[in-house]
Amino acid sequence: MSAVNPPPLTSSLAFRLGTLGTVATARFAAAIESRGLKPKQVGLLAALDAGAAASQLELSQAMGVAPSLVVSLADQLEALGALRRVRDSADRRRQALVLTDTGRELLADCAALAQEVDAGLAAALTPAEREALRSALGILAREAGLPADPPAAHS
Amino acid sequence: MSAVNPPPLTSSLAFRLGTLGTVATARFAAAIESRGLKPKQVGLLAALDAGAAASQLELSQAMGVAPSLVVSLADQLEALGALRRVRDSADRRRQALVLTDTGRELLADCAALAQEVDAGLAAALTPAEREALRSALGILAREAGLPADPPAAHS
DNA sequence: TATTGTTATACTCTATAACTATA
DNA sequence: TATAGTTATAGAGTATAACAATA
Repeated sequence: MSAVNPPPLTSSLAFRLGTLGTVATARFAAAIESRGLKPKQVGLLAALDAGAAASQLELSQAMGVAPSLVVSLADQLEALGALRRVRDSADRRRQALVLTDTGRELLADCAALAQEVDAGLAAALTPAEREALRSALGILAREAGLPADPPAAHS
Repeated sequence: MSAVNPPPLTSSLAFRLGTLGTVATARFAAAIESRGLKPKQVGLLAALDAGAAASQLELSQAMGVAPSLVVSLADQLEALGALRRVRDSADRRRQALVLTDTGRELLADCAALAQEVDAGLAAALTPAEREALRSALGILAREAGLPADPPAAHS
């Protein structure tokens, strides 16, 4: 064999994460559909729960989406009773988004459904492989500035 | 601490793969932009190279997208000179998509760019962690029926 | 004048459905 | 009549840009 047979694109991290991300999101979307939720909405709830941001603008930055998208996501979640908008009395331009009890329940519900999706995705992995995967993805997420695990024990 | 503080949604495999997939795809898209390519087009080239399918219809199934999307992706790639359409002489309804030399060069180019993206993504991982991650993702991809690594050595 | 949130608009992506040609 | 590919159309999702309220 001569030169470096370059590693195939399909086994690159970027490609694998991209394709598996699509699959994972599709399965998660199917799982939460019965709750009337979509992945982006759950992402907003999770970011709120993680204390990632208070105002809508900060939230849009934390999620890496346009501010206008946060508005419509918040509209939908407010209609579901999952969160409330609270005006900042100090700076009345700002709206804080706060989870309601319903929102926390929905989020816990989605977390349980995610566990089921996880089980299906990782069925072929040994416990050790599963843990190594979880750990590595956690590091990547932190490095990429994505909503990390909630600070510590909350509640 | 009382009951099972349920594992947070943000650390689930489904959520992590989804968000990291978005990040990875965005970075990869930025990297290949100068070649006039988008991730889905590269995905088609990779599927072809992996010998995943011959006809356009089979390809659409292998990629999990609508047949009409394969048509437009193939149109664009044909315009770039990356592939040719060849009529099946036995069944003249079928079109085989075959990579050109240009297509193979583009693909190799993208693979190299993906390596750079990978380096950025995995910068915080030790070599052992990196390998464990690659291995686990490979298993997940195979399990999910995604375009796996090319069969063996091809050239 | 600058900033937060909102609304209006437009663009990209992708799927569904109708159509053509071969079988 | 059924199937491979194509075209036409429509929908979802998201961003950009204009606007309103507050600072």
